[in-house]
Amino acid sequence: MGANDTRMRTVAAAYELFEERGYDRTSVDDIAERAGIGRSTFFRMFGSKDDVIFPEHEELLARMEARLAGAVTTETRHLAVAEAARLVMLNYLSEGEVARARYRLTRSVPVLRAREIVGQQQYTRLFRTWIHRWYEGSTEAALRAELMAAAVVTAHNHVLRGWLRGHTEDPMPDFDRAMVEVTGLFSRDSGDSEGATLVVLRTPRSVESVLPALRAALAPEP
Amino acid sequence: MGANDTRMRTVAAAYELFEERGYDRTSVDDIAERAGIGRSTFFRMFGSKDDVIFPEHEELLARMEARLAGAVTTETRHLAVAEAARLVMLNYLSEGEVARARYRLTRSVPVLRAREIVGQQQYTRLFRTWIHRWYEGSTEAALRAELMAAAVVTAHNHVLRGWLRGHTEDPMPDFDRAMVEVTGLFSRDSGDSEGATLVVLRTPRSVESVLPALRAALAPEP
DNA sequence: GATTGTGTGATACTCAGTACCGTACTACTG
DNA sequence: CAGTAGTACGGTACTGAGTATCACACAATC
Repeated sequence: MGANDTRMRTVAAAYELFEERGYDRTSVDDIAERAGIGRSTFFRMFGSKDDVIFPEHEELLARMEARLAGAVTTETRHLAVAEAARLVMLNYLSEGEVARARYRLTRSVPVLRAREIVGQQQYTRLFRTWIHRWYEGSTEAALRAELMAAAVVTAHNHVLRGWLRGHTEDPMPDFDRAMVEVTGLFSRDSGDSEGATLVVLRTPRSVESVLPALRAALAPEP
Repeated sequence: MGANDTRMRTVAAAYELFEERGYDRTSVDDIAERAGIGRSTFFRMFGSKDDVIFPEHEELLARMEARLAGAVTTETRHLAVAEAARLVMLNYLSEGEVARARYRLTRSVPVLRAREIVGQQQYTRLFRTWIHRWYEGSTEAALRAELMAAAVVTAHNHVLRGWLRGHTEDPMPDFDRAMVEVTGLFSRDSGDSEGATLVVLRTPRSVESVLPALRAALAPEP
């Protein structure tokens, strides 16, 4: 049996026991026993009891950073932010029912909730760093970067939560709308649109309410 | 000696020891010994080792809620949000050097950082609940409420951090500016201008690539 | 075939947190 | 004043997470 096999078996055992008896009523010994490994091995593999639940997202953070670093022009940056957030979203979706099981646990166990929030803080921090790097020079840049980073993660979480709770099965359209909403919040006065013919339509919506989506749609594809 | 006296003495002993040896190298027994109380009494008073550091902010949350509940008209609501956040800020300032000592600890000890973030989450949650209550009806209201709540707390934290790190001694002007920035973000296009004409600029993007976002933007608001 | 490295399990330890019990001190009541 | 109920405190013992250490099995290498 491969090392990866025992790892997966341990994680499965942990989820089973947590759902059966609850997190607090499950000891590491219980998990190790059901997984057929020693207690030492458990802590060697996961470091702590919480870590059985939470996946290593170092690799995900790296992919996000790569996406953010790839955005060079001013126009592509908002798109890059949205797509970096999309990476997180898709990562959850790929976990499927496991992500939902973890969500149920984090709702009821304070320790796990704290742990999850800390993880999300890492996403926010990553966004903040890059956005701040882009906009440095302006005085309020630090605050604006922080606000935008928080907004992106908040919007992401909002849509994600809908899916985790089972309110929707295909959250990506909602996700796109949410990203449009967010980027719209921060993307006024970026002018400089050149070359412009256009189509005129009638709509009951106000220009203002449509603008953010329009800007996002017209941003050059990467 | 009053019960409040021993409590304060215990907190002082804890801060001393944490600064002397670090959080992890200080046991509850050490704190209890220096404070001249029994270990049982410590847990009876604080519940956990973390709780010596973090003040009860139930009362603060209650005051914030009272302020938010007092805002009835649409115009005063943004002001109420800013002032509720101001309550938190002033609360930190009133702690003075204690708040800064706690900040130094939370920077270096992951457990304490997690605990602090969870506390801030409560502020965000409170804001979200009230803002959502105000704007309910629109579909995007939930998202907007969450975004605004996150923005307020983020801006608050941004300014607070500057003070905690000693970058400034009087952060309130910065705080006010930050609140203006935040409320400004969310206070455009509340008008119901209906049936606006839509202008589309010429673009290198294909119509097809733009269509989905356009449909989303023009979908009638429920 | 001896050696070195690596993953594993067992044991023992520290410390946070809980439960329980005896005791001292206080307040109320006759 | 004597007796009693309530309460805050300290002490002891226990569970369980996390760490450190050691011995052993099994592989690869020369």
